[in-house]
Amino acid sequence: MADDTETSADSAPRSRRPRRGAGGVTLHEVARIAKVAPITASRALNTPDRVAPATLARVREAIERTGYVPNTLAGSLASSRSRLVAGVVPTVVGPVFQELIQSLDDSFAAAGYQFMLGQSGYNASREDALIEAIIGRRPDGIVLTGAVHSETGRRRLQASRIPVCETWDLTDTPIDTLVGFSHEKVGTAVAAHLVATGRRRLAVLTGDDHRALRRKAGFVEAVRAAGLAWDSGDGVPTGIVGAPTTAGSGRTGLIDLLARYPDIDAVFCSSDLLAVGVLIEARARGLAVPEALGVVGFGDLALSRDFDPPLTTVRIDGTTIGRLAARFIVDRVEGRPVAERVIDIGFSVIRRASS
Amino acid sequence: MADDTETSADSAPRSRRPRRGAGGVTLHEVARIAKVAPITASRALNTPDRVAPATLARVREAIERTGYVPNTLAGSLASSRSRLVAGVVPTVVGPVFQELIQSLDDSFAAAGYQFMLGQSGYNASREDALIEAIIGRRPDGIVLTGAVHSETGRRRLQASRIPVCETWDLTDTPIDTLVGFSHEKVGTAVAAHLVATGRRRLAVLTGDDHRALRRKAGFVEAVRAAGLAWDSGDGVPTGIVGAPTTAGSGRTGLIDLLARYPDIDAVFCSSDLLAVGVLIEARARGLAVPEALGVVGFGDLALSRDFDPPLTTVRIDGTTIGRLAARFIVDRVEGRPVAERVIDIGFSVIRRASS
DNA sequence: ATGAAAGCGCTAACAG
DNA sequence: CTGTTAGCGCTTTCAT
Repeated sequence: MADDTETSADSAPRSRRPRRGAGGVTLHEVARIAKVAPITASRALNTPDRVAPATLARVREAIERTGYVPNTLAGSLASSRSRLVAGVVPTVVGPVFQELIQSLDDSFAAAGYQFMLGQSGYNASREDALIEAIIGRRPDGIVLTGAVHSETGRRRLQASRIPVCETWDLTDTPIDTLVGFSHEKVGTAVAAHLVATGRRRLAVLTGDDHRALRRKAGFVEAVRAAGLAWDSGDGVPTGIVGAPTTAGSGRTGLIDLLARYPDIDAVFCSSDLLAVGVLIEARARGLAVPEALGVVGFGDLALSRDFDPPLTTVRIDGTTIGRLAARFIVDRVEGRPVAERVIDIGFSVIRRASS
Repeated sequence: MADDTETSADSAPRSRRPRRGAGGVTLHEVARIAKVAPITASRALNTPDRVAPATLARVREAIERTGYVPNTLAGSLASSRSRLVAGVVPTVVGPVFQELIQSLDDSFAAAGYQFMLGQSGYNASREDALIEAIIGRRPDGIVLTGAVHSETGRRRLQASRIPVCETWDLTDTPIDTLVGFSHEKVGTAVAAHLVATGRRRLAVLTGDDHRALRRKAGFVEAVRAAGLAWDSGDGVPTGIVGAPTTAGSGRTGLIDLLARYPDIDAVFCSSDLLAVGVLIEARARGLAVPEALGVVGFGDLALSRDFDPPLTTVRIDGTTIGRLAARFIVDRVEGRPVAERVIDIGFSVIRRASS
C-alpha cells in the first residue's frame, strides 16, 4: 500500500532526461493503483457504462484516494474536443450585456459546456489579440457580442473553422451564424412612437459607440421622413457623450441640450442610464416629465421600471439571444445541420410614464 | 511550390492508422515550408531574438502564407505554462464586482496574461464544478471573488498547487493569498457614522447573501454597543430581500419597514441599488431625505453620486484589489517570493447628502 | 470488457 | 544559432 502512493519509484530510467510536467497526479497513476490500463481508467471517467462495475469501483476509489483531477488540456489535445465555449464582450461593465451573458452561461451549462468570458475593451488591437488567444486554445465554439471590426480578426475566425455566433447586431456578412437585431430600426421605432404621441421637437442624447450611433441614424432618418427636422444640422439636435454612458453624463447632457435648444419636447437616449440621468436632472430643475419633456431610453434596466416616473425604453431579449446562440454553437459542434444561419430577434418598445 | 501546400503528400505511411486532429495548419507544416526544424519555428515564435534574422523572416513568411495560429493547448501541455488566469465571480450581473473585474483584466493583460471569467452563480455545486473545470485546464493562476464555500472546492484548489488569490472578503484560513476587507467592520463604521450624525432609530435593509448579512451583523453589534437597540428582535429593525437587490426591492423594502416601524430615522442598505430604491420611494411619499430619513448604501455606484440627493455610501477600491491580486498571482507564477499573503484593503465611508 | 500502440501539437533538454 | 530526441497527459484506432 505504501508504494502505491509513491510516484513511479520502480522503473524510472533517470539516466538522462529529468522528468518534467507539473508533477500532479496523472491518469497513469490512477490506472496503476487501480491495476488497470490507462485507457480503462479513461473510460471509467468518460464512458462509465462501458466498464465493468467492479473495475469502475476500483478506478473510482483510486481517483478518490489520489485526489486526481483530469488534465483537460491533454484530453482536448488528444480528442480535439474541449467542451469549452469562449465569449467575447466589449466589457462586462455596465448593464448592457448582462442578461445575454447570464443566458449564455445557463444555456451552455445545460448543454454540458463550460462558458468563459473575455473582454475586448472597445479596442480593435486588443480585440484581435483576444481572438487570437481564444482560437489558440481551440474552444468548441466562440460567441461574439457585437460584430468584429477588424478584417484580421474576421479572417482568423473564419480560417479557424471553429463554430462562431455573432450577436447583438445584424450584418450583411456574418462570419458563421448570427443572432441580432437592427439598431437602425430601433431608432426608427422610437421616433415613430414619439411622433405618434404628439412630440414635435425631438432630440437625441447618445453615447459615441458604433451601435448607438446607428440607432441615432435610424431615429434621425425617421424624423426627417416625418417632416419634423428642425435643426440646422442633420435635422435633430444631438448631444454626444463618451462611453461609458452614466446618469451623470445624462444630467450634463440634458443641461447642455437645453442650453442650445430650449424648445425640446422629447429626448431619445442611447441607454437607460443616460435616460435616468435626464429624469433626475429634469426633476431637479422642475421640468415636468412627461408633460413638458418625453424621455425614452434603451436597454430596459430593472431600475427603469422602478423609477419615478417609470421610463419608456426599448427592450432587447438577451435571454433569447443567448439561448439561440448556444443552440447554434451546440448544433454545429455536435454535427447537426443548422437550417438558417441568421436570426433577427427584433426588439420591443416598452411604453411607460416618461413619454 | 505546389507540393508545399499539400498536406504531407510525401511519406505518409497511410497503411494502418488514419490521420486525426482538427486538420489545421501545424507548426510542423510551417517549419517544413520554411525549411527549418520545428523547434526553430517554435523559437521564432517564442524567443525571436535567439533566431537568425534570415531564418526568422522565412518562418514569418511561412506563418503568413499558411495563416498559422499556434495551438496553445499543445504548448501549455508541453511547457506547463498557459499564460491564462481564470477568475470566478458569483455573477457578472449587477455592478458589484465590475470595477474589480476591469482591474483584473487590465492588470493581467499588462503582465502578458490572458484573463477569463467564469460564473459560479451563488450555487455551491455549480461552484465546485466550475472550480474543477478550471483546475482541469491548468491555468497559471486562479482569482476567486468571495471565499469558496465548499470544503471540496478548497481542498481541490489547495491540492492543485495553482497560485490562488481570494478577494473581496477576509477569512482566517486563506487557500493561498488573499486581498479583501472586513464586512463586519463596514457595518460597524456605518453605524458609527449614523450615530455620530444624530440618528437614533436605526434600521437595516439587506440582501440575503452571506457577506451582506455579515455587514448587517457588524452594524447591529455597533448599535447595541451604543445602547441604541430599540427593536424587540436583535435590536435593529431589519428588512430582508432576496438577491439580486434592485431599486424595486428597495422601494418595497422601505414600504414594509415603515409599516412595521414608522419611527425609523435612518436605513443602512446592503447595496446602492437598494438605497436608490429607498430614495425613490421616500421622495414618492414625501418623506424628506436627509431631514426625516438618513440613507446609506454600499458599493458606490456612479449613479449614487449623480442622484438627487447624492447617496452616502461605502466605497470599496476594486481597482486596487485587482491590481494586488494580479501581483500576487504573477509573483507566484514567476517564482518571486510573496512577502505577506493576506492584505486588508479596507474601505471608506463616502458622506454625501443622503445622511 | 479490456488493452497495446500510436499519436494530438508543441517545447524542454541536451547536443553540436 | 540550429537540430535531435523524448516526452507533456490524454484518447484514438485496432485488436483481443
